[in-house]
Amino acid sequence: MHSQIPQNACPLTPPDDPEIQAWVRLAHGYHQIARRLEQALDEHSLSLAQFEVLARVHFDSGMTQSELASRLLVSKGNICGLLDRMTAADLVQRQTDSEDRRVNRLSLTKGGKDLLAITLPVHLSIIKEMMSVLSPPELGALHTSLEKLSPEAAC
Amino acid sequence: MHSQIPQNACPLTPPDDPEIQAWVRLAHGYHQIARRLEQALDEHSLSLAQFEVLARVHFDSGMTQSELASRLLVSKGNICGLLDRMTAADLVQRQTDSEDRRVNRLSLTKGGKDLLAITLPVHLSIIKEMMSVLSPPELGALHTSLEKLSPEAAC
DNA sequence: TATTGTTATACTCTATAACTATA
DNA sequence: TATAGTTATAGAGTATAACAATA
Repeated sequence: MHSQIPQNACPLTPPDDPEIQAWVRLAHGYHQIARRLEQALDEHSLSLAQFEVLARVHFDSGMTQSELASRLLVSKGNICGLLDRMTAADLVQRQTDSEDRRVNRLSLTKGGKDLLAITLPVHLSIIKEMMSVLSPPELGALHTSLEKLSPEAAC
Repeated sequence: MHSQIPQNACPLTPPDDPEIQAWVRLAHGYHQIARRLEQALDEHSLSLAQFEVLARVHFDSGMTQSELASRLLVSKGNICGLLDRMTAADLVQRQTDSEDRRVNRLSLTKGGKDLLAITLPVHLSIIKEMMSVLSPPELGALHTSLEKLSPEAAC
């Protein structure tokens, strides 16, 4: 036998499947961009999660807390806490639905809209900058692949 | 469905740039897979961050805390806390470097190796399952694009 | 009974800054 | 002085489960 590599020293080898490699890159790319976005938002005492609520509620005004939770892939208790902090900061409003009094309809306050107007352009420019290493066709292919990965995500 | 509110009442329109769309998908895809992985790891009282430490230290045994921090894109204080919890759980060891006594060399304990051996296969199969909606060429393209996005990420 | 949202609890993650030990 | 790691602090995010109000 001429096994040159001591196998039993390390039973687990780094996975080289393309799916796993893609996941590792996906996670790394996500964190890299997310950290950068968080840094920029920090100036306004806004977390990335809160920014996402801000943008989502703005672009989908009148949505319910449950809808928001499923859109952001978090629990309803989590959304409730997020909204507590954001209403305290006068960024978001809850309004009881007149037809179903269990439901809260969400919308931004003036302060929330103003803050979004300030932060969104910076946010977008950071994303564009970090994505600019990709050519338009690559960007298109990336989008198509990720679309398959989570079809229900809308912008 | 519900929101019959005219969008154009708002000055800010949803961004349709391909870079932004790609980011939205990227974030959603990441969270979707991450939640699923966390769920599976929860059974072993392991967080995703801790699992990543486990795998990274295993595949790169002897690495320092600084190296680990930069690899996982977190602060050194954060790594320190993570390792505190993981050494308390007897998963990881710190060993002072004999040549530079400021440095800690990291390695897995028997318990850490065993836990990785149990959790890694499940982890990988979840990733494969969720990535299986992509064809091999798509997977290749995704990997290539993400590689450009964060060139320094290794396996 | 089922659903929406709230509350209570208990973690982990994360960053920053000041600190210690070593180089 | 500079670097590796630690500690202290602080806050946010997250989930779960039990609960209230409404349907």
